[in-house]
Parts: sequence; structure tokens; C-alpha cells
Amino acid sequence: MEQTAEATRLLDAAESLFYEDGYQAVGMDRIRAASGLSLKRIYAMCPSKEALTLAVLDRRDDTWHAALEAGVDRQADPRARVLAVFTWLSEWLSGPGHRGCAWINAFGELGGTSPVVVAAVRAHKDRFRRRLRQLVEQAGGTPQVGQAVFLLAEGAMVTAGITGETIAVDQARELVAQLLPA
Amino acid sequence: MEQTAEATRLLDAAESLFYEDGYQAVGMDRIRAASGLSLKRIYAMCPSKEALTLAVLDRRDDTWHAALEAGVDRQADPRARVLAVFTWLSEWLSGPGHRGCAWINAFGELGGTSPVVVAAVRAHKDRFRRRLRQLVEQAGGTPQVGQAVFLLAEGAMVTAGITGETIAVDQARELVAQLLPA
DNA sequence: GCCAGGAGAGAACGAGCGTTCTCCGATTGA
DNA sequence: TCAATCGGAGAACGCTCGTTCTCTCCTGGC
Repeated sequence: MEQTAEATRLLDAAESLFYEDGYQAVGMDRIRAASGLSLKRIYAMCPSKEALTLAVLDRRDDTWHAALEAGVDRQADPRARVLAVFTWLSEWLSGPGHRGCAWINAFGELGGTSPVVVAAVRAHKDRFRRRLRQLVEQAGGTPQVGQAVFLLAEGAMVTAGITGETIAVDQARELVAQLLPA
Repeated sequence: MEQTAEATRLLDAAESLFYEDGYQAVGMDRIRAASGLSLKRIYAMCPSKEALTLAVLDRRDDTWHAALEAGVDRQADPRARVLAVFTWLSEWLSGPGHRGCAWINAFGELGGTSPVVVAAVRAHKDRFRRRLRQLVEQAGGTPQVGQAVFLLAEGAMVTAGITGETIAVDQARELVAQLLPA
């Protein structure tokens, strides 16, 4: 999908509706109404709902990782940069109506029926895991600690989504602080 | 729902179809075909699809925790009992066609639209967390370690579901072994 | 033997889905 | 000024959903 103003409106509308209510619960008509575009215009930009779903996940992967980097870059010390991941995660997940990790949720809903969505989710999680391992390595942690940090982050995200609170993320941050070398 | 042979057939069919393909992707007609019951019989036992969804989650909560206890009871030493949770999880998640934690997936799909499903997911996760904390306490671990074990378990389950492999669970087990007092 | 009653299966219903098609108005070139 | 072409809006289509209804058949009492 090209990067026009209309494409942005479409992706914005679809992204928030999909995130709030899920993919199958949101019809194309609601996306039409929320974006202010006509169905014909939408289908001219995007051949199907599944393609729109993938486009939403793809764009969100970029914005999500960009926001993560911005959070990390608030700190200079390598150890603090790892902890900053969790500080940022806590902020990211604390907005009203937040419902956890969009990719975990997408996998839960579409993982059994849509292989392309599964591939998108795996790609996102791989990217996150690699980045986390890199940050941990720069802070002097072993790959094993890197994997622990990743699993704690995943557990914290899924728990924050289900409970609606971000305490789990803060707890994970404390645990990571103990795992990293001083 | 009473515990008749037909109710069991219904719940068995619905549980495996829901788990494999998700809730909205499975129509009542597929459940009818898989269970061998007529629609009228199904609706005589269960007033709606949402009620069936909850009944499936409820029964699975019991069978899941019973299987967990059976896994834990293979060990007598308190420390080994905590590790046995992860050994059992790895087995539980290694079957063909496995797709991670049914409650996390249910939350991903229906969390935005069905408050009763959210409540069922929270109840299940609370129960698991309490049991885990208890086991960790009996092994001499602090509540903080108990929370770490819970977050690692959640992260491992969600990662195992997405990747289709159980390595993450085994890694989590190793990390827990390091966290627990010797 | 016959009629009343209940349970069976699956056709039917209204709604909503993703996607396409039709119609209408605007615009452009001579 | 007019005709031809293009693009937009949303009505329409075929399908599937969850749920209900109808019709049929079997059973049991007199």
C-alpha cells in the first residue's frame, strides 16, 4: 500500500478497531465509516480484508519498534537501556482501553486459520527478541539472560493485557534488574 | 450443563474445534457435525454459543489444573515440584496441532467484545498464579520469585504457541532452577 | 388399532459478512 | 455547449452465521 493520506486514514481506522474488538468482529463497513472512505476506495488500495490485516500489522511493527527505540534512547548506560524497555512497555500498555500485545492477540484469534498472520506474528516476535538480546549483550548479559528477559517481557505483556493493569510489567522490570550484571 | 454422555460429546467436539480454529471461525454446524448431535439437542443443553464457550473454558480449567497437579505429584521434593510444572507444560504443549494457551488465545479473540470470557480468563490465570506461588513458597522461594516463575511460565506458553516449539518452556525451566534456592 | 405426545433432524429465517456492481454527477476537451 | 469518460457512493449479491420452527416419526396407553 502506498503512503498516501488516504492510506494512512484507512490504516489508522483499521488498526484501532482491530485492536479494540478483534479482526473478525470488525466488519469492513465499520472501517469504512471510521476512515471516512468509500468501500470502492478501500478496495482500490487493498485487495482484501486479510491484506488489510497484514498491512496493519506490518505498519504497527515499524511504529512499535520505533517507539521502543525512542524509549531505549532516553538512556545512555547499557544497563539502563535494558530496563528502559520495561519502563517504556509499562507506559505503552497503560493507556485506556489497552488490551495487551496486538500480535499475541492476533495469533490467538487468527493463528489457527491464517498462516500469513502467523508468519507476521513470528516475524514481529523474532525482531523483538533479537533486539532484546542485543541490548542485554551490550549490558554484559549472557544470551541466556537475554532469553530470560524476552520471556519475562512476553509474560508481562500478556498478563498486563489480561488483567488490565501494568503491575506485571513493573515486576518484570525489577526481576530483570536483578538478572543483569551490576 | 449436566454431566451426561451427550454433554461430554458436545464439550469435547466444541473444545477441540475452538482450540484449533478459534471461536468465531467455528460455526455451530461444525460442532453439530463433530459431536453427532442435532442442533435442537445442543440448544436444549446450552442456550447459546457464548454459554457453550464458557462451558468449554470452565471444564478445561478443571481438566488443565488436574493434569497440572498430576504432573507436579510425580515429584515429592518441593523444589522438584516447581520444576515439574515446566516439565509438564512442555509435554502439554508438545502435541501436534498445539497452539499455546487456550485462555490467552480466547482473550486475544474475544477479550475486546465479551466481558464474561475476560472474567473466565482472569479466573483461570489467577488460579494458576496462586497455585504457582504456593508451590514456590513450599520450595522456600519468596513471593517475588513466585511472581517471576509465573511470568516466565506465561512468557514460555505464549512463545511456545507462536513458534510451535517448546524450547522456550525448557529454557524457562532452567531459569526457574536458577531462581529457586538450592 | 388408534390417537396423543414428544423428540428427532434439518430446513428456514433474519441478520451481517466480504466483495462487487450500478448508477450518477463532475470534469475535460473541442 | 455538449458529449464522453472517469471516479465516488452505497445498494446489491451471494454466502454463512446463530438461532428457531416445522414436520415427521416413533412410542405408549386404552
